[in-house]
Amino acid sequence: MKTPDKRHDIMKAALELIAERGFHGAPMAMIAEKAGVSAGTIYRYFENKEALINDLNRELEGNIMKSLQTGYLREKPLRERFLHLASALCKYLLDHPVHFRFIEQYYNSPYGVNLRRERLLGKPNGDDIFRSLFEEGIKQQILKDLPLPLLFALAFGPILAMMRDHVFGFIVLNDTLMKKTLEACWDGVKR
Amino acid sequence: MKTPDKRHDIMKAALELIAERGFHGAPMAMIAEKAGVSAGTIYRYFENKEALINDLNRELEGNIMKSLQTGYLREKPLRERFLHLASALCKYLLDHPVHFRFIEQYYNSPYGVNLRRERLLGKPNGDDIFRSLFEEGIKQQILKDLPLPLLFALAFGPILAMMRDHVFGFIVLNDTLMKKTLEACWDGVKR
Amino acid sequence: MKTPDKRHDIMKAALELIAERGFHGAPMAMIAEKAGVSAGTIYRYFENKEALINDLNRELEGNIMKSLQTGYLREKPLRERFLHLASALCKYLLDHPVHFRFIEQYYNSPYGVNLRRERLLGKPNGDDIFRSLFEEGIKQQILKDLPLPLLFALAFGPILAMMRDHVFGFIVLNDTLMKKTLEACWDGVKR
Amino acid sequence: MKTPDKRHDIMKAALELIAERGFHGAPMAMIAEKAGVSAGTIYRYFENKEALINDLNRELEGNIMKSLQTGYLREKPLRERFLHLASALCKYLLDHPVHFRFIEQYYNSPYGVNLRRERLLGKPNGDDIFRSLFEEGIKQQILKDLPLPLLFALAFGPILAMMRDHVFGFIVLNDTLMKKTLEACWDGVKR
DNA sequence: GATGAATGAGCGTTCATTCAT
DNA sequence: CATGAATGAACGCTCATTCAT
Repeated sequence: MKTPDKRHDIMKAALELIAERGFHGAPMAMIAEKAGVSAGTIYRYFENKEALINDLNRELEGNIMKSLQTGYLREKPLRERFLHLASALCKYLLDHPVHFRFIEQYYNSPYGVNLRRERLLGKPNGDDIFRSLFEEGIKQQILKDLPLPLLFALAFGPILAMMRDHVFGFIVLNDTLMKKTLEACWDGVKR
Repeated sequence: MKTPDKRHDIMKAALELIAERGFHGAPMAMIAEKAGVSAGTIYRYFENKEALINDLNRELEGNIMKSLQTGYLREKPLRERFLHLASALCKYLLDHPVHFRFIEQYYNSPYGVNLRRERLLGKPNGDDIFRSLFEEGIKQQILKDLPLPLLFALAFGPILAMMRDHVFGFIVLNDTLMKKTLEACWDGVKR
Repeated sequence: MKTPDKRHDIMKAALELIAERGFHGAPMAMIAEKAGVSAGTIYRYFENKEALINDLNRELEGNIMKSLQTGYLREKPLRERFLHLASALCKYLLDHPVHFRFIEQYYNSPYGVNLRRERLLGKPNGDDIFRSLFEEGIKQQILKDLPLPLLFALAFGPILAMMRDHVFGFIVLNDTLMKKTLEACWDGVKR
Repeated sequence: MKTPDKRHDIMKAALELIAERGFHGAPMAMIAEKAGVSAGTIYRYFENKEALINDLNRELEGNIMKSLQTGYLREKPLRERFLHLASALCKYLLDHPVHFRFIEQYYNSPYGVNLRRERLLGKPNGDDIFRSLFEEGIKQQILKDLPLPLLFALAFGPILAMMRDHVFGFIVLNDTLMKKTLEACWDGVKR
C-alpha cells in the first residue's frame, strides 16, 4: 500500500535524519530512501535541499505555535499566561525531541539566522503570541522594562538550554523540576 | 615580510572562517588561503581538521577562563561574584564576537557535545569556577536548589541568547542594558 | 551509442590499467575516464577501490577455474590430469596476459596475501581442484610426500615465472616449449 | 654518537620500511626519520626515491651473489654445484627475510621489470654464475635442453614461491623440507 | 509524474621534492 | 653539508542536482 502523500513522507524522513545526524549527515539520497521515493522525486516537491529545510522549519514552527494556543486564555493573569506558554512549549519539545533537535540545528545554521533577521526586521506579526504578551507585561509594569529580544532571551534561553541538556541526557527532567525552572524564568523576567 | 608564526595564522584564519561560515563552509583549502599558507602546511601543525577545531576551542576557552578570573575575589559576596563572572563573560564575548560565533558552532556540533559529556560525567574539575560558585550558593541556600545543569541553563541561557541577538544585530547592547539583564539572570537563579 | 553495461566497462578499464601500471598507477579518475564514465559513477557499482579490485580478482579467478574444468576428466591417470590442468592454466594466461598481470599484482599486495591466508587456514574448499589432485597424488604415493604449499610451489612456481617471462617478452613460448616445461614441472612433483 | 655513514643508514631504513610496508607505505619522511636524518638529506645521497630503491636493490643483489660464491667450487659435479647454489640462496633468504621481502616487491614493480629487461637484452654478463652453470649443463646434456629463462623458471620459481610461503607463515621450513624441495627442483631441470 | 543512473565539483588528506637558513 | 618547513598536485571519495526513460 502506497502512501499517497509523498511530500509528507519526504519531510518526515528529512526531519528525522537531520535531527539525528545533522544537515550534512543527511544526504538527499538517504532522505529519499527513508521516504520511500527516488532521489529525483524530492525535486518535484522542493526546489532544492535548502527549500526542503526551510519548509520543514516553517511547518514545525506552525505546529508549535498551534499547540501553544490551545488552552491559552487571554483573560487569565499575565503570570499564569506566561507559565502556560512556557510549559506548553516545554511539553511540546519534550514530546517531540526530534523536532527540537531539528529546530536547534536550523537556528544554528545560516538558514535560521536569515529567517530570524527577516522576522525581526519585518513588520510586527500580529499573531505573535509571545510578543503581545511581553508588550502587555511591560506596559502594565509587571515585566522588566527591557527590549523585547532581551525578555525573550531571559524567558526562552533557559528553556532551550534545559531542553538541550535533557535531549543529550545530561539531566532527566520531571514535572517538578520543569515547573521550578519555569518559575525561575518568570523570576527572571518579572519586575 | 611574512609572519613567522604560521600556526597562529592558521588558527586565526580557521577561527574567522568557521565563525562566519560554519564548519563546512570553511574547507581546509580556504583556511589555508586565508592564512597565507598552502593546504598541506596546515597538516604540519594539526593532525587533521578535527584537531584544528579542537585546539581552537581549547584556546578560546582558555582565554575566556583567564579573563573571568582577573579581578575575581573569592571573599566577595556570592551575588557580587556571580555578577562579576557573568559580566566578564559578556564583556569578553562582546569584545570577541568572532570567538562567540565559533564557540556557539562548536558546542552545537558532535565535538562540543562529546566535550560537554566528558566534563559533566568526569570528576569535578577543581578549577571550574562556575561549578564551585553554584555549589556554594546552593549549600548556603542563596541559590535555588536545582541540579547544576539547570542553574547553568538559567544563568547562561539568557546570556548566550542575548549575545546571539547582539552579534546578529538584532539588538544593540550597552552597559545599562547588559547590567539589567545580568541582574535579571541573578533573579532567575537566586532563591 | 553507449555501452549499456557500465559495470563491465569499469572492470575492464580497471583491469587493463592495473595490469599495465599497477594499483597506484591506476587512479580512480583514470579508470573512470578509460571506462567512459565519471569518477563518481564507479562508486555506484563498487563500494570503493578495494572492492573493485577484489571483485575483479574474483571474476578472473572464476574464469580461470571454469576454463580449467572444461575437459577435465576425473577418471584419467593423475599425471594426465596434472598436465591437463597445468596446460589449461598456461593456455588461459597466454590468451589473457592482462589477466595474468593483474592477478600477479593482486597476489603481491595485502589483498592477495589475506585472501591466500584465509584459504589456507580455512576449511578445505571442496571445489579446489588442485588441492584434491595433490592430496590424492600423495596418498597414492605418486607425488612426493611434501606439504601442500611446497607441492604448489614446485608445480606453479615455474609456470608463473615462465608466464612472467613470456608476458614481458623475455621468451617466446610455443606449444613444444610449454609442453616440455610442464613435463619438467611434473618431474619436480612426482616421486 | 653519530653514525658517520648516513648513506648506509638511509638505505637500511628504506629497506626495512619497504620490506615491511611496501613502496607506498614508506614515505620519504618516514625513511628519513627512521634513518635519523632529515628528509632533505636523503636527496644529497640519492637523486630521488626511485634512485634510492634501485641502489638498494643493486646492493642486495650484490650481497646475494657474493654469498652464493663462497664455497662454490667449479670442479664439483654439476648437480652438486646446483644444489650448493640453490641452498645457499635459500639460506640467504631465510637469514634475511627483510631482503627477500624487498626484492620481491622490487621485481613486482616497474623498476624490476625494467632492470630485468636491460639485463636480458644486454650482453651476457660474464660473472653470472647461474647462467654459466646452466649453459654448461645443457651442453653436457645433463640438463634439459630448454631456453635459459625456462631453466631459471624451473629452478628458482619454486624456491621463491617457497620462500614467500615461509615468510608469510604458510609453512615452516626446516632443513629436511628445504633439502627435499631443492632436490625436487633438480628433478625439474635435469634430463 | 516518478525514477535512479550519472555527473563533476569539491572535500580532507598525503607525500615526493625543494630551498632558505 | 644538513635541515625541516613549505609546497601543491594528486589521491580516494561524497553528494546535490539533472535528465533520459
